[in-house]
Amino acid sequence: MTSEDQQPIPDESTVTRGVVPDKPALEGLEAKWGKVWEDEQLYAFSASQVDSREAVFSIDTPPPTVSGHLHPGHVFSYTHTDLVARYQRMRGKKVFYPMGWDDNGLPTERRVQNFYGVRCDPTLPYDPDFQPPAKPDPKHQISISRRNFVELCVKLTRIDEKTFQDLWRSVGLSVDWNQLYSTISPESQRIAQLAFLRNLARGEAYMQDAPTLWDVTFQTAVAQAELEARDYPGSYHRLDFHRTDGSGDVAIETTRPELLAACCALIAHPDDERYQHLFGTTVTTPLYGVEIPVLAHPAAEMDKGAGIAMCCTFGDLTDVAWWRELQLPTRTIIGRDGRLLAETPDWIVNKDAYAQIAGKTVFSARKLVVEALQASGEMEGDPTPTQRKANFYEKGDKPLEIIGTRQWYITNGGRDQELREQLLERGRELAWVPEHMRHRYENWVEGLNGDWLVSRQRFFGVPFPVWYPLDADGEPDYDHPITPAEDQLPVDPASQTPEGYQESQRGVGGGFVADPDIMDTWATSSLSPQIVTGWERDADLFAKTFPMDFAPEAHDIIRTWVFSRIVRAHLENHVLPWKRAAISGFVTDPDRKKMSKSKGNTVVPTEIIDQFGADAVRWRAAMARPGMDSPFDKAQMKVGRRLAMKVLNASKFVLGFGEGGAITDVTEPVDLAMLSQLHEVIAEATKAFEEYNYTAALEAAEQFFWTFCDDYLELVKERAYDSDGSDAAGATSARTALRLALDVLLRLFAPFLPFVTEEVWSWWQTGSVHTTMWPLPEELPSAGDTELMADVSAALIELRGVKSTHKVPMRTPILSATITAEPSVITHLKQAEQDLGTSRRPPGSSPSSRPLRPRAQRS
RNA sequence: GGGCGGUUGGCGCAGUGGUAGCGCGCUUCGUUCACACCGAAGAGGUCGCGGGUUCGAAACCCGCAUCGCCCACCA
Repeated sequence: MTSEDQQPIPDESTVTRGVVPDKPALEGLEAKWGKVWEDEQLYAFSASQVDSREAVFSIDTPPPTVSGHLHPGHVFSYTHTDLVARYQRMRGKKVFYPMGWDDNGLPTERRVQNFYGVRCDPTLPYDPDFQPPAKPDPKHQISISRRNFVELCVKLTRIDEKTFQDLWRSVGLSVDWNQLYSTISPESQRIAQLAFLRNLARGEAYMQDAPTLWDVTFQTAVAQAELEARDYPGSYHRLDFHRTDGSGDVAIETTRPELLAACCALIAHPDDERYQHLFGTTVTTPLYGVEIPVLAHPAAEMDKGAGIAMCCTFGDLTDVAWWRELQLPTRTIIGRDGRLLAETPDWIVNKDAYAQIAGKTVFSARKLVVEALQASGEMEGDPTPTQRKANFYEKGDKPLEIIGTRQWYITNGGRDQELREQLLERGRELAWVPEHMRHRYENWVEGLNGDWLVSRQRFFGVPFPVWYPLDADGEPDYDHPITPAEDQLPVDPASQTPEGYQESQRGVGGGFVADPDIMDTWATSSLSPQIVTGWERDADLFAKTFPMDFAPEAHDIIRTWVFSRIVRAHLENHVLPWKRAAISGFVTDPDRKKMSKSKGNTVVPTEIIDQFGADAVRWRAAMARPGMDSPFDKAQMKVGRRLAMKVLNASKFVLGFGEGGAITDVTEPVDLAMLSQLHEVIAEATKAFEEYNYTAALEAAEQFFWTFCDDYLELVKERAYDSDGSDAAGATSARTALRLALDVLLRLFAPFLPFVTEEVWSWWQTGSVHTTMWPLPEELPSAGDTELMADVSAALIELRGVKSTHKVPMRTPILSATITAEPSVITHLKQAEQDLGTSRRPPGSSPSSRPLRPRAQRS
């Protein structure tokens, strides 16, 4: 399970500098340079070494859920962030780049349950000697105490976190590992509780007993942001309600006949002529004989079902709205475990009818109710199958129920138009990469239907720092919660006693009781900007890093992470948490289907890194533009690997010609032309990076690099060798130009290929390429004629074409060649005539006399 | 149903008014002297469809089709 000791880390002494190896290789570069960077603390951030906020580039990295599996999409997305981090670092910014693990919450609990074959039963006592079974039996989970359960959560997340960190290191993320945080750490808990208490004091956090979306498997409330609408097969059932005055029946259609016992009204649209005569009258429900009113409400749709609906507490969110607005009675029949209440509710008239379904699951109750209706003749015809959408908890596999429960909420604009407007304005204020992703944010904010439900009825997470006083009867007074002082945080109200009470008063009339719930994971991870920047902990760090510069994420969490962090920062700090959000696309399988474990089409990131090297994988990631989905294709990794290899080999070749001179020694027109081209490439790549278009920056550098290798290097190598010593000035010009170009190219590639560029840098430079300055166009001459290089390249391709058509080796010398071209081209070629002439000529040449047209360079 | 994005050679993509590009794949050839985890050359496209604007449209405008994603949709 763990990946400890997977890769042998070379001894420090194996890292030699200033030596060009005979046979450069990519293998081992990740481990070698990863260790050097760690030992030298290359990416460490220190606020004390920073003068001002402007000198810093701070990044709010999404904390991955460590209970999950990392797939290539994560690798791509986190690499995109690293590209920006490395670029900003080379631009001279002090990069604040922490990493975090989201290790609290339901996903972790679920993983622990499955991994160890256990389940939490808070009523059990702690067993200090408990050992999880060696072979977990998923069918028979062992019940353990809450403390034992939390201990296992901590144990397993430690293991998972090591695996994650190893992967991020091997992919070369330049994070400052000293800043590592986790959402379950005491400090994160303190921040989460502190922010909650501040919300509470300002009235932004409140408790409410209200219908909530409820997952019956995990037995917890869930928030709107965690919903997922899925196709769910259902059937329409046409049921007859009986008019109380005995004048006949009213038929309604429902897909949830098992909720009939929870029915509290029939509702039709006020303008619906068919039902005008019924409004204000009553009917009795089939089977149960409960008398209910027929009411009018505009949310009823005339063309849906029978046009008149039964309102139950609660079948869906429309029921909730009707219940609230028409002030209907609460007739809950589904319990927290998803079963119908065992005891017959008091509003039921025909108790025997209910007894048949008492304690049953929703699924079997439905079957029984339908059978009973058919037997009583109160159902018309057979059920009609239909495909409908039902809301699921995104990590659950049963449809959500709606159950009245007491929960904590944080305002998010879902019930307050003014706050909603402010949050929409924050979205407009934020810079989005790519721009069009802001629409998703707006869609989401505009579609909110309630405040943010943050409490979860689970065990592993941040507890609410709240107790409630008990009255003489032992009933909690929820309106007067007891809170700890801020300097006491973090607190665990289940084991700590509130000020002014004795532990012996816990649960006793006149005493106190702890809030039993924990916060949703997002309620903590929404505070990641505050957690990492030292809010209410380190004023200096906070001043120099907050609000942050950059927040990368995937487009599926705009509604959760992006939004929730904007909410928290807006409420707490009255600013955006960061200036810019960058959204990465997904990595799909080759058929453009989302990768998923169940489809068996996932790729394990460590495998592709082992196979192709981290630089190759990063190259592939960089080729996916921000926000664009990208199909996974191993063949593409080979291209990145080839580039990394080429960097090694071409660098070795260039350095093999020996030292050049000063920049003023570059005198040959071809050399000046090449450098001027590179001058333009720097400008282009820099402009692209400034726009966060790392793909365009890479393409510019890469296109130049291949032409540089194929054409320029081939062209000048004879002159650079100067094997007969006849042209010292020309050789110096070439060697100087070659080294200048290599110096710039390594820096242009450094954000993308951190390992191979660092390796080559170490052959002939001091320090790390990653802490040198990003190249500036002014470093290179711009006076050269950039068209000259293009024309010479075209001539070279033409000459190679002759050899290729004559099927002779490329090394075959050309004895003579006549080139026909436009005068301007000829002028250019004459300036490179000597270099072209040293290209070898084919025997008995029949040289090309085709008109030469400059052609597009290869990229 | 609302929103957003895509549609360019077999595949993946670039190209925001002026003679269709790149990579992979494919074909052919080459390779002891930087690179076989290689090099060179080549074949391959009426730019989804229909209108419009323009001297000129892959690009701009309108409509349609289609794929994908986000949101809404539980009677």
